[in-house]
Amino acid sequence: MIEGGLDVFFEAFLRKDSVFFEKRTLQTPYIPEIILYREEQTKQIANILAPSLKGDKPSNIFIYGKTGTGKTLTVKHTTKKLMEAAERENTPLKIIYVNCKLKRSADTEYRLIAHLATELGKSIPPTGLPTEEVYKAFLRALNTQKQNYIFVLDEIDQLINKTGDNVLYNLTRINEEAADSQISIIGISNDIMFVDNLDPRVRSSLSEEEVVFPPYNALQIQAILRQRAEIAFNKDVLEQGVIEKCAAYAARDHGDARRALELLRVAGEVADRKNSKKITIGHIDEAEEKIDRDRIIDIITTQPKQYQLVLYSILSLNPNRNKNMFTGEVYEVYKSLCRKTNTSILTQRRISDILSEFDMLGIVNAKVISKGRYGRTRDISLGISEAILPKIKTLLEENMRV
DNA sequence: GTCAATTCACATGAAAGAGACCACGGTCTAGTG
DNA sequence: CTAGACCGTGGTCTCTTTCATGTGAATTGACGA
Repeated sequence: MIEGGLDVFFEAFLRKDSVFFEKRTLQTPYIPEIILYREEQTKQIANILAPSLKGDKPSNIFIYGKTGTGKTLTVKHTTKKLMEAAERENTPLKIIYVNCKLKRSADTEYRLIAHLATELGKSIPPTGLPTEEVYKAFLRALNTQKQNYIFVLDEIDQLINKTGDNVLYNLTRINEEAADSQISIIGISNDIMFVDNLDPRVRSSLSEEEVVFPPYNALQIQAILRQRAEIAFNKDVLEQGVIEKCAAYAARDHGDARRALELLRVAGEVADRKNSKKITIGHIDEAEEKIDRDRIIDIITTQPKQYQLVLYSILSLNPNRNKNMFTGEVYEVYKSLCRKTNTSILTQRRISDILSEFDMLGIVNAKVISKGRYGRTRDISLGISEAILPKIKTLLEENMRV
């Protein structure tokens, strides 16, 4: 495109009407002033945390609920208010929020402690130190001043599944070693069964209090969407039934409000791109497809080469569908593919793991079945909609050539 | 026909290795006064 | 004399391999009716 053309384009873009008024209210980091249908939970959490304002140690809290039920939102909201109150009263209090799922941030014991220590002003190198050392540095940081600490560990189940419950044990025990400071932990998890697998000592101290977030129902999601849409969009851009449809989609998926909001936002973007002044029900369908496609394409292109080879093997086995494939077949195709592309061949053990990861990502459906005399294997079928298969296939082919 | 044993083709777990990345402390080197 | 370059050691972390053990039902074969 020539320079002048670009200028015109940007100019036009700026002047173009948008359905959005304030888009960020539909995005994840946004915290509304009023959180609908979570009064009960907010009150509970506030009650439990309140003692920290008097310098006492609040109980540890364990919070669970499915994704998109407002756990993180509510906790962030309440802790923020708590922090404000503490500042007014001049109470020494520090609240640190950590998302344990973020790769390279806090998904191992070392990194979690390092992250916490960094938040306390002690910078720790990303690797290289014995974990013991990191704990010491962390303790020193804790003890520099007399203070109450509240650590919010989001998606804590991810961390524990990976590294075991040592971390939590150490953290809960640190209270005894930290002379002047007291720490409380708020653990947030999607997985309700998670606590059951914990070491009993850890369990009893971590879940001194428990707060449960039930899924929203369709009506509640509608109300939430309305609340946000009010600010997010210009007046009268929503066609009749749009909100209802968004809510219905999300409710079908165990009441995930985040999904619903994303759907609405993307629908708005689609409408914008089409220069439509209104968001129609059709846009929602398109948005849903787009989200799906983007998600899968994103996953696929960021996977390492070996994963892509495995996926390609599955794809090339797919044409004779209406019959599912098994691990052994996939592995055979994969092996020949490796030879063709001059890639080192991984063991079947590894492929087995990769397949189960694909299953978790929703790219394939893999179920372990027993074929009796003919052994036990995974029953694999594609979990991607037919429409985008060709695109993915060419994408993979391009990537493999490199 | 019934029932337990067998058997297949992997699944699943645990442990350990390879290799990348990094910090730290000690040693060496070259530049400075 | 000192700052910086350059090791060697020891640590984490991810991806893999190796070895070991587990598993569920179709099949088999013995057994009794």
